[in-house]
This record gives sequence, structure tokens and C-alpha cells, in this order.
Amino acid sequence: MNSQVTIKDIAKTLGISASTVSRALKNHPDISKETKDLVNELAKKLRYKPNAVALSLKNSKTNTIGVIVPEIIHYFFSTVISGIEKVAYEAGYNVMICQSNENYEREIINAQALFSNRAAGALISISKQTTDFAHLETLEESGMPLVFFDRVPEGFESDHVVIDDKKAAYNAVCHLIDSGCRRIAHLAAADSLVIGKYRSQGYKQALNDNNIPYNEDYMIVADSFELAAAATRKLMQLPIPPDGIFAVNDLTAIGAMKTLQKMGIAIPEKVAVMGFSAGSFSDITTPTLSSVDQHGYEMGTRAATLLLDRIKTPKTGPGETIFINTNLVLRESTKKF
Amino acid sequence: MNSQVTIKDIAKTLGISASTVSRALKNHPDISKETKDLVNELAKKLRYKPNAVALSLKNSKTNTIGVIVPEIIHYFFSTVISGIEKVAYEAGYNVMICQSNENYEREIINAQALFSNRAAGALISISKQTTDFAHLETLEESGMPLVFFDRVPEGFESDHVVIDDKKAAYNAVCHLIDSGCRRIAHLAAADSLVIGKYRSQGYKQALNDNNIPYNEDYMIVADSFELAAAATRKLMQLPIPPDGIFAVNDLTAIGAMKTLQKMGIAIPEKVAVMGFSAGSFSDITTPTLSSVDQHGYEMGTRAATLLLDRIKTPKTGPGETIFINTNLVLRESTKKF
DNA sequence: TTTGCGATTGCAAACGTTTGCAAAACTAAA
DNA sequence: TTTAGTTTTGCAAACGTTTGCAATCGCAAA
Repeated sequence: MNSQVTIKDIAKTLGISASTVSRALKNHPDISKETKDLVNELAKKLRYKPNAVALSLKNSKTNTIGVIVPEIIHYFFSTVISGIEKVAYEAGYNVMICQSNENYEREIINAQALFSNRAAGALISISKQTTDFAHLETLEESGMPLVFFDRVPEGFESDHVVIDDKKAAYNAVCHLIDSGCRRIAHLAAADSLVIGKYRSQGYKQALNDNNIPYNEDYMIVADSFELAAAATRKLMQLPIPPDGIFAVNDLTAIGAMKTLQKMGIAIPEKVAVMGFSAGSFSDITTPTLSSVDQHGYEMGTRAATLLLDRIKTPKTGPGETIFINTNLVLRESTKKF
Repeated sequence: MNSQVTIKDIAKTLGISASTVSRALKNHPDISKETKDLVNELAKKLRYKPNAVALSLKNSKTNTIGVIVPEIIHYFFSTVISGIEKVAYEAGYNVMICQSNENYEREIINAQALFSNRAAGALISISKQTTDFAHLETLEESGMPLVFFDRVPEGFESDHVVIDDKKAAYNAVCHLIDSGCRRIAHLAAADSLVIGKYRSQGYKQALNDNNIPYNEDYMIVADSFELAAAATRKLMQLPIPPDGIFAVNDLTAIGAMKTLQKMGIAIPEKVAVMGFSAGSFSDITTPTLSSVDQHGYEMGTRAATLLLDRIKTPKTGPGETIFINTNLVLRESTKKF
């Protein structure tokens, strides 16, 4: 009903100038105690709240940091966002979340929106479709600090916060081997996704270091529930089927498990399954899914902290890359050893 | 590097006034074609983008709509947000998402932030802790249009977008009855959560309309995975255990299923299980979970559309309540009939 | 009574944009 | 050349805030 109270309103009712009110509210030493008391009292009474828009204009800097993620529906991204929010709120920043929906054009629009709204900085995880980074370069050239996390652009100098996907995959596959698997298949992401590529590299390295020959038949590009089902059926119909499956993410792993169950194949006795992400799913399946915990919340806090640093003191040198630790979460879908 | 280009910059290089540039960019009829061409060309060359902050200040209205949800990590809220974003983006609005984390104080801070940033309007689903609505009243009194969805404040006049929780629960329980269950237990939410209350009412109504006596032993407050496990164990140890369980949400239902499985009780043969939400989980469990689809995406689009209406032409009369359809998604955890 | 000084306060400009109104420039008719 | 339009442009204020600088006030020292 009543429109918003401004400093001018307070000034007018008190018969003083706006500058005095402004200073009084900030407890400036030049202002007499009596005036301060008067102003503060009235401000409280009228429920005065500073207009962040006006402040942003004045300072040519907003208190908003932007986030672009493929989809918040994914447990991993949700946890990263929670981490980001925590750090941002504590530093007095708001968070503006944008979803690219894995769509390149949408990502461009998101970037535009952040620019138009003069976000103080941005935290970005790029979409699967994104191979051209002009929109991000434009953002950076406008002077906006950028920090990329998890899905980072390759060949674009900037700050990165990631997990060591290769190492994490390596450890996951090593665990399968240690627990007795010898014929390990890999349900992989398309190579265009950098993190998928690294995970595949870790898979191969682990085989190699354990003197297990790499078998092309065991490597199938399948990074969704549906694709995993088909791929798994194909795998199990090979003359020598695998006894372990390492999937590039949890949903893919679950697709594999569902198919194995339909085929009456015991998990983990006949075929062990390892996922990647330790999302909310992995607790809930039957059997529960062993996976790689990516520590999304920590990734969020670290990335946000780095961004706030860059906002305070702009980057001069080359970009920094922060690695977040991962660890295996061993559940029922893999064998003990 | 280069800071952001303004209308003044264009004006200066072209030796004309800022107002002319402004009008030229908006294709105002007063401006000659030559000037327009000159301005547009330079604007494109310099990559001019209007400063949304300045615009917001001028218009005393931002192009941002705020969203407050308990947690984006929940599939349901994520889908609602997607629906909101779609409508908002199409109308040229940005979306600022805030999580209360089911925390009352945080919700107040979120509301504050939306006010300070002069959001054009807000879409709100209240936290479990929230029983006092002063912060929301303050928001509304400031003139900000508010639309509540799913978790709406009771006794606070405003626009609501909800599902008919009672009816949805009624239908879910009726299906259990129709498929042969006669002793149906209910894992309920605390009554303080309005939607939980309605769902319990629907449960009781369904029993009543089918001449099944209400049994207090079969009604347990348990609305989490862990609580459901304990509650289910207790239920199955009753002298006459239930043959069907209706859970207030999916995660609770899954907790129940896990326990039933541990106890070696066949689902749905011995005990059928019905969830509520049709989240991403329900597809993935073994057996897959029958549930109530709340159509979160549609709830999001409808709520956002209503809010945009209210922004354009402020509400005068009493609040409107929009009901979103629900439907049963029947999967493996309930019997066919 | 003047001068000087500290303590308070106010003026005005600035951030980037829009817009009513006035002014200038041009065109064409007288 | 003057007059009257018409077209095109610029001035200035406004949105809410901050801040350097100038102004005012009271009061004590000279």
C-alpha cells in the first residue's frame, strides 16, 4: 500500500537535508548525537530500508553474484548452489541463479542477463552444448570476474574449481579391481564433455596400471538412464560379459543396475556397479549404489570464496585452478575386499 | 578490461545529446533516420547494453521477480522453479531464487533481500518452521505483489496456487482400497504443515467413504526417510499389521519400502506402498514407487503468470486460489486392479 | 567587536536512463 | 525576406543515494 520510504522522506519530515540523514544513518562522526537519534528513531518507525538499486547505481556495482548452471534439478548442482549461497550471504551478497537447461542459446541469454543486471561476478558451469565461449569472453572483457566450476571451458584462461576427475575415476576403477573385478566395462559420456573425457582417461589408466588389457567392446558411450539400459543389455550379451561396470554418473549406473536386475544378474556378485556423483539417488536404490562423492557443497563454498576475492581485488595474473577432494562412498553395489 | 559503455559515451563520440541517443535506440519517430543509423551502428560496435540498474531506478521497478522456496534440492521445487523461469524469461523478467532451508530466520532474511533489491514481485513457498507471517505482511504492505504456492500461509489473505491435497490424498488412498488393501496405514507430516494436514484429511475421508474404520495405531507422524523406517517397523509389529501404507511424501515412502524389504515383506503383495510427489526418486527405486504427480512445472507457470498479472494490474479484491490438477502415477509398489 | 575555530549541516554533483518541453534547424509558402 | 509550419534536437529534471566542499552556527580568544 504505502510506497517505499526514502531518505528524502525522513529528511522532509525532520526538516533537515538528505545528506544529513544519510550520514546520520551511517553513524558519521560529523553528525550530532541528537540528530542521529532523531533520524534513527524515525527510520525505524517508518521501517526505512536502503534502496539497493540506487546504491548499485551509485557504486556502479551490485551486491548480486550470478550463477549459471545446466540444471538445478541435479543433486550435485543443488549442493554446489547451497555452498555458494552460504558464502555469498555471509558476505552480504545476493545470488541470482540461472539455468541453461544444457542449452547453448539459453546460456548466452543467461550471460546477457547477468551483464545487464551488472552482477558483481559470476559462477559458471557450462552446458553440454557449449563449445564456443564468445559470450563468456564478452562477460569477462566487460570486467566481470568469472569463476568456472565442475564443467569448465577448455582453452579459456580463467579461474577454475573442479575435482580431479581422472584421479577420482582412477580410484573408483581401482576399487573395482581390488574387489575382484577383472573385466570392467565403462559407460562413458560423449568426449565433448571435458569431465567425461577425464573420467574415461582415469578408467583406462587404472586398467593399465593393473595390467588389465583395454577392451574396446567394454567401452560404450551412454550417459543417461535409457542409454545405459540398452548398453548394459549389449554388454551382457557379449561372449565374455563384464564383471564390473563403471558408469560416468549415478543415473547411468542406476540404468545399468535396473537392466541387470531384469536380466536376473546378481549385483554385486556377478557384476559390480560403480557410479559417480554420490547424489541423493545412490542411497535409495536397491542395492544402494557405490559412487564417488564430489563434495558439491565444498565446491560451492570454495568457488564463491574465490569469486569474492576476485571481486575485491581483480585478477592480474593467470587463472587459478582449485581441486576439490573426492572420496569413494562404498555401498552395496560393489563387493567388499 | 574496458568498463561498460553508456549512452553518454555514444553521445559524446557522436557529438550529440544523450537524450537523442536514448530516443534513437528506441526507434522514436522524432529522430531522423540518419541519426538513428549512426547511433545504432556505434551502439552495436561498442556492444552497448542498457544498464538495467539505472533503468530500475528510473522506473522504481526492477525486472526481477523473487522466489523463496524451502530447498531447491527437492525435485518438486526444482520443477516449479523451471516453470517459473520459463514464464518469467518470456516476459523479460529475471528470477532471483532464495532458499530458506526450512528456516524461519533465513526466510525473513530472504524477504528482506527481495525488498531491498526492489523485486517486482515474489513467489513464495513457506518453510516448515514458519507460523508467523509478519515479514510477509511487511513485504505485501510495501506494495510488492505476492503469490504463494504449495506451502501457503494459513489465515493470510493472498493469492495461492496449490494442489488439492485432500482430494489427491483421497484418490491415492482410494486406489489402495480398490486394489484390495483393507488395513491402510498413514505416515503423516506434523499437523503444523498445512499440506500435511490436508493429506491426512483425505486419507481419513477415503477410509470413511469406503466403510473402513479409522485405526489410530495406523496413523504415525513420520515425514522423513529415517522416521519412516522406525515407524514402519513399529507398524509391522502390531498384532494386525497393515496391508497398505500411504506416505505423505516419496522419501518417506521409500524409507518404508526399505524397511519392509529388510523385514522380508513382499511389496506390493503383502504390503502396498503409495508415495506423494512423483519425484525423480520414484522411478528409480526397486520396486518403482506409485505416487501422486503434483505437476510442479505447471504450478510454476501458473503461479508466475498470476504474479505477472498482479504486477501489471495490482490486486484489488481478495486473493485468488488456483488449483493444479494432480494424477496418480501407478507403478510397481501398488497392486493392479 | 572582530577573528578564528570546531562542530554541524546543506548544496550540488554524480551514477545511467527517460521524457516533457523548449529550442533550434530546416522547408515551403507568402 | 519574412512567416509559419514541420522536423529534429537538446535541456533539465527525476529516480535514491553518497560525498567533497562550502556554508552556517556557536562560542571563545584577542
